[in-house]
Amino acid sequence: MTIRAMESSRTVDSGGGRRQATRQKLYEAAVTLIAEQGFSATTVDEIAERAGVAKGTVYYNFASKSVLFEELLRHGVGLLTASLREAVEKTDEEGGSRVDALDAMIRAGLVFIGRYPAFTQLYVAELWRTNRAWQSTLLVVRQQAVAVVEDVLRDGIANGELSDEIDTPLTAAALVGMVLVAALDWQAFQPQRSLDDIHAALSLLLQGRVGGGRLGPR
Amino acid sequence: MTIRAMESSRTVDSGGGRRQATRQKLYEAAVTLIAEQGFSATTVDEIAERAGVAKGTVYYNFASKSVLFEELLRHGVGLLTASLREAVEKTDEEGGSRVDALDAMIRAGLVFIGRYPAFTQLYVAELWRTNRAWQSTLLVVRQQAVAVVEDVLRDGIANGELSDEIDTPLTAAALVGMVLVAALDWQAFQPQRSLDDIHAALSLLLQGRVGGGRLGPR
DNA sequence: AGTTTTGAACTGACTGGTCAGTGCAAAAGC
DNA sequence: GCTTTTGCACTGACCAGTCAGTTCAAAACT
Repeated sequence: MTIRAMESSRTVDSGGGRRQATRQKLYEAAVTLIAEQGFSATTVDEIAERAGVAKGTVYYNFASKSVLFEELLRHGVGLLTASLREAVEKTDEEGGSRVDALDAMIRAGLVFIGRYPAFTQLYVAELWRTNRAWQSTLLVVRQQAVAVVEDVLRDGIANGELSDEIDTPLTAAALVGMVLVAALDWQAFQPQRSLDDIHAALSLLLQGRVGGGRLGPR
Repeated sequence: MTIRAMESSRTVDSGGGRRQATRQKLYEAAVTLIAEQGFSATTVDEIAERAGVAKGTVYYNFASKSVLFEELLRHGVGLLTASLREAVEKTDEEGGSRVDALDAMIRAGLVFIGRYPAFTQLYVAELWRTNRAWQSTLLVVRQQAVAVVEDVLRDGIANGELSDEIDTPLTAAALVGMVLVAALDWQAFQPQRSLDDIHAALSLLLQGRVGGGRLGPR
């Protein structure tokens, strides 16, 4: 008969169920609005209204608007890196190559963006801004995500599977960018296409089979 | 070196050096501030001050804050596409391959981003936002830039130089994303590295020579 | 058992400040 | 003699953050 019993729906409610549920609602409301309008253009009143909660509740749960945003960033990137790492692990279990691992990460990235398009939008929009309050949070959070890709690249170079001419950090950034931009374009301009379709196109690019199925010059 | 060349719209040059100069100053002030803080967080007073101009002048030259921003977008993307097209033309004159043309565009893109980092930042931050006043402007402006890349890809497929398995629009978007994100990362996190360095790393990726100099699986 | 107390969670009206945009007369170019 | 710029006062809307008060389930008490 207790109300708490029914509130433990989906979130891994560690500790108090009610508070956690409220925060979750606020995250979901904030991520959509900020993705659409940007941080500054989104008002706390809007967030509260969308979450079906009073404005005071926002400030009861988060110290300020920007703290809410920072925690939202950490939350989201946590989900992303977990998903990327899982993809790599699964490849490892199946004894796949490092290129297979990269390919699996591309797919995981696409799945993530398909599930949380608003978060991705917001992340890209804020990542390269300078002089903002949450600058340091972004730096940490970016490093977390890119590091997973860098690790796979390094492993691949170590075992000779990938060329040692590769510039690891730069290539990792470029790969992330490739997936990010292709996926956002997919969502924004060709949403009817299937994930497999997008994945295949990016796979082709990754494996360098764009140049007519032959090696490039030099 | 004249500004007139790209201002192809209604406000034709017609001798007016003064007005154009003021607008240019406003563009430059606005692009930096908006890149750093975002559109909403940037005030018209700030823009005027940074441009060394009275607030009234802003409204004498532009109908509103968002109109200033829209024209800024058009202005900047005009410069970018001109630069990309020039790179392709130069390759054509030298009888280069389509892969060479793509490579030249990568370099042109990097040069552009190196010269106008703030504009690039701002462009990326706004491109995938939905429900904003300048949505339609962005769409047009995006298409202009991506179209140049798509044209080269299509030519390459037509003459057999590139695989016809390629998904032209998607690959174009992915390539643009690759350059965009790699370049922004370069600017933000490793600004000391040389353009040639970055270019080489992206070239490698474009030509598919990442996988140890051999073809990928499948 | 029933009654009272506690405190975490939540509410929403209110405040102090900010900012886009206006109006206009005088000055400065061209 | 036009166009353009300046300087500055003004307005009205909007918004982040506050705070005194409410709710209610569980704990404490009788």
